[in-house]
Amino acid sequence: MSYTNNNKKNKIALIDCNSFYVSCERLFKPKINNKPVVVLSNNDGCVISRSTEAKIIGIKMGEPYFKVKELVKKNNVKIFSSNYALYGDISRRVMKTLRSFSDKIEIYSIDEAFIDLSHIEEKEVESYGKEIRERVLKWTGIPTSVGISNTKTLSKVANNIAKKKRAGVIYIKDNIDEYLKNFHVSDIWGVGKQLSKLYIKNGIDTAYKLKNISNTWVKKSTNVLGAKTVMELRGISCINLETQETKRKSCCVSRSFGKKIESLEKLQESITTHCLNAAEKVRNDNQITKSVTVFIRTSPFDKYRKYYSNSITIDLPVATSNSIELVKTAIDGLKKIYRYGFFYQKAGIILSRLKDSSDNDLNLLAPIMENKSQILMKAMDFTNAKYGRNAISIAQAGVNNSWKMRREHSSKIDTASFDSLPKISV
DNA sequence: TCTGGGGTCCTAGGACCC
DNA sequence: TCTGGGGTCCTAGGACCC
Repeated sequence: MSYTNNNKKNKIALIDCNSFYVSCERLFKPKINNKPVVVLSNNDGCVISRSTEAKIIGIKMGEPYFKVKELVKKNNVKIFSSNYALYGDISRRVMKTLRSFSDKIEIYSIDEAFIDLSHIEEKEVESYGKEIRERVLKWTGIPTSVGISNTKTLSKVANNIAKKKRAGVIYIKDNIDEYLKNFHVSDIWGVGKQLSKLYIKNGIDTAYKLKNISNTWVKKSTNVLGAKTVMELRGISCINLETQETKRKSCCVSRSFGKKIESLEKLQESITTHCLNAAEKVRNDNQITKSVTVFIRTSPFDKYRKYYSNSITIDLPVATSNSIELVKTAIDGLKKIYRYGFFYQKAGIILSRLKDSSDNDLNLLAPIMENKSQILMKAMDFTNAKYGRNAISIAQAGVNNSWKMRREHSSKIDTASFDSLPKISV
């Protein structure tokens, strides 16, 4: 079998925001523009975004905060707790700007999007990439890097190189192999820890070597995704641009606790809170769920205490998005998996097998029941949207929750609230 | 003392059926 | 006492992503 490369003309750009969360915080504090800055995960647990200066100091991605505290102090690194409401808002503005270039866009994550540039003249491609960067910076204040090539995987490679070289835009076309020879196999999109191990064990340590591996070997040693990656490195497009926005298939809300908890009562409070939030998200998308999973666990890092982790999934007789029903189901589940005598570190809920509320099962009772509860849920969502999340809750969620997460470095910026917008003096 | 959260897809293997 | 073969569907868990 021979492959004909009919994608030669495909051009895909990957636009990726530089140190996105850090860049968002900088929008409101220009003073920290050339200073080392990091943003921490929920609970101030790990480092999840670093400015270039922070990277140079040696702060690694994903590292627990307490391990880098010394480094932070010594180098006067500015620390922020994460503020997802803010990042989500800025992200929407970035994506809107990108849409002004093309409708053929796939929003891949909060800070990344693929755009189809196949219609752009060969000689114009690079300057077009520069224009994208400039417009996003001008309209939103967020710096980006742009990688362009024939396939999504190759544009990921190009983007990675653009970031490393701080080149702004990298367009990989004829000189692909030269780039791939210097590209480590573990940096390829779709090659994680396990695949890296396998490839390196077999002497494949660069993207160039992976590109030239035999089809039979990849198919035998990995799975279809592994094979697709190899094809994409060869410039043959296998992973399509998903321009259609699809609704989520599952919805998970979970948190680590600010401090470990032991009692069923406190676990019930947290599960109730998470369940209410998940149900609200699902209703927001006009979806209903058929399945509720509850999970709890102790800390996997605690060397001195026994580890316990468990989950339970309960199928509902009729799909629903009714908070009260879902909370009841979740609490029933929690009681089944709770064990006394453990110090719990995290709890969460997953609503799965989601579907559109319009295509509910043919259940004769459901329409009437749903109608009543829909009115109640709508009133609840409306009030919470107006007066803040959890303005209306249910008693089980508790008040003054001692298990709430830590956020000691919050910038407290909310772009929806006018007062916190930056003041400009002319 | 302190180690995030939210997704998707794939596969092996069990259950079940004829 | 002997005890096939092939198909589908479902699920838990793993791997990967940001």
